Amino acid sequence: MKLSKTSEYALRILIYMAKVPDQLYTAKQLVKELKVSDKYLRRLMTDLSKSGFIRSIQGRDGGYTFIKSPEDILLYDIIDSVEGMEKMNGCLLGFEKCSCTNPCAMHYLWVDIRTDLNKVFRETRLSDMDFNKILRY
Amino acid sequence: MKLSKTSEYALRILIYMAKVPDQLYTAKQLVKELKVSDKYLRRLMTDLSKSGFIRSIQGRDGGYTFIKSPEDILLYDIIDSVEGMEKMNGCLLGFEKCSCTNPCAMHYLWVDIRTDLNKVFRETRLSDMDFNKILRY
DNA sequence: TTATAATACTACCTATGAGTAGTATATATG
DNA sequence: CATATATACTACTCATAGGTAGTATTATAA
Repeated sequence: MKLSKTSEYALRILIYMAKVPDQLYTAKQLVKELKVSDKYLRRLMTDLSKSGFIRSIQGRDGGYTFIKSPEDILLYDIIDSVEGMEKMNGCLLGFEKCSCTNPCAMHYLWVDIRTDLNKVFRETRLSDMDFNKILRY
Repeated sequence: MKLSKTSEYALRILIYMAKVPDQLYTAKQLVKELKVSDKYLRRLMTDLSKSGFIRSIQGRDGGYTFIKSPEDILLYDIIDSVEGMEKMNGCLLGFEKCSCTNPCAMHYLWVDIRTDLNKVFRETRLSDMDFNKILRY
């Protein structure tokens, strides 16, 4: 009942970058600041590029920068692209056929929480972060 | 961002048993009703016995029955014994040192949700379930 | 055009959650 | 006491998330 490490990393990285969005960030710098293992971060950055949040610039003086404005990126989008948001929206007890018309014993309790959870992620933009708070490990 | 399958199974099983709490349930019967794989369910039942929710009766005419009243079992206790509840209560971004005095950029948003989440699990007893709802796969 | 400094890719390794197989142990009942 | 029918235990297998190593590719700038 927590985000995958990869989602944590993705959020850390993009929130960190969103503080000064127009800058170009090298993998080296992000690794140093955010303490994510080098190779794993690089692979994740490639994924985030393919997902359209950032773009990578190869070659000397390369790095990563936003291709989409942080104002247009929801936390939901990030988590969804990394680990899939459907996981979160299934039945708490794992019943395939659970729904409002055929609810499990936990259904309504769980739907309430789940709705709030989704709401937070769907309504929070990368630009809404409180950048005065800690952004590094 | 979901419960482990093992937690799902534990909840399914105990909620199912709580509908008629004084009965003795065999692994065979639970496997059939709840569609959890035989050997895995048996191992889980042993764990739940060791955790003090149920007790096992070996030998012919054996099975499992509650040793603790469903009224005294919180969903929190079950999940905690199976996968550990601390996991849920860490920083969303995975920062070790994140706290209210040294919050990350997501801290307060996350604390609110997390509190509600904990509340549901801490305040719901096994006896509070709506047993008219679906309890089997 | 060559050296340098960046990202991309392929193929592994490792730990863990989930599931399975086989055997040992317990006990009620004929 | 023997047998049938339960659970308990040990040790595997399998899939996947996370992490690592080495090499290839790209592009700037001297």
